[in-house]
Amino acid sequence: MRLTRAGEYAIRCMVYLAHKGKGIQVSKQEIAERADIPAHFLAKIAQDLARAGLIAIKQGPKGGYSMLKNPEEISLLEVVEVMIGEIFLNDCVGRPRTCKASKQCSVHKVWEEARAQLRRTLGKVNLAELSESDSCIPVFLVHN
Amino acid sequence: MRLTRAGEYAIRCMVYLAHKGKGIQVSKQEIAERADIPAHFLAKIAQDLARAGLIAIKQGPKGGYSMLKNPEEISLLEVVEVMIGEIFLNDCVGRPRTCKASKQCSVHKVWEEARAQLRRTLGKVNLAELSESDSCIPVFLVHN
DNA sequence: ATAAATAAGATATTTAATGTCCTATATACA
DNA sequence: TGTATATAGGACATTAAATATCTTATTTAT
Repeated sequence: MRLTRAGEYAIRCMVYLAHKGKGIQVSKQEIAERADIPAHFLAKIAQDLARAGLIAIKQGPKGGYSMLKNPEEISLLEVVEVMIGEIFLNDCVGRPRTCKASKQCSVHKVWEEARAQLRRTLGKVNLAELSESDSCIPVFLVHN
Repeated sequence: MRLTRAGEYAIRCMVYLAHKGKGIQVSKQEIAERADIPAHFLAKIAQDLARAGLIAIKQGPKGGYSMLKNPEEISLLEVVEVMIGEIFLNDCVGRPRTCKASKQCSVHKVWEEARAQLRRTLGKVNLAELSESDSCIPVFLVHN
């Protein structure tokens, strides 16, 4: 597992949208500026988030992005895994074929456990909680 | 955090040595073959392990590697962190400078917690346990 | 002294992430 | 219905890191 920059950006984008609320549309530009994400890169990330059913994208003038679910219904894990795929801590667990002995391997078991634990921790947190308290996004409690 | 191939190899190498026992010297070639590690790559990895005080390296004919501590005294976490540095799950936590709001950020807190949990899990397991039961290394319970 | 075994550093090779650019498409509004 | 605006989607460039290999140097047993 490695949270890529794309992953961090996706979280920021979703936290920003969550703060606005379900169904509230926000322009790409606004998100890019306020959440400090390169605009072109955000476009990519948004496409992934849309494909995963987390946000809706509207084209044209007054276009933008909006959350499709309630922030409570989206976990941090969900956002992360949309961007980087299912979380694994090592190849051995992620691609069992590369490891001959994974079935009985004691090392393997530890990584499996660690992985499950990590996914549980990230799965317990939802976007509502994250957007209520302070977050990475610099003061976005501004009227507009 | 991403367990690199070098990390996986280091674990295999250490588990192999642990199985032999503290102070028992094994040639690089033997380890490379039995633990399925590219020999040249193993040399690099061994240098890191030696620098960290985990193994001793002996040059010359009848040279090789040996464990400097009892297997019980070395945790999986220790081996991993020698190879990939202190474990972090994301940039934000690893390099706080890149994130302005890390102090009060709610997302940051989750990653911190997840990180601590992961390190605890890996820290609880030692090489003795790992080498006693079956592991990644294909049947090395062979006399020589 | 010689041969064997590893050290250390330089240098490919590969892979992935990151970021940018260009053309296409959708849509609000005049 | 046409035009301007905003995003889509794919191609491409750049950077960075991991992985692996090769060459020369050093150590040491005999």
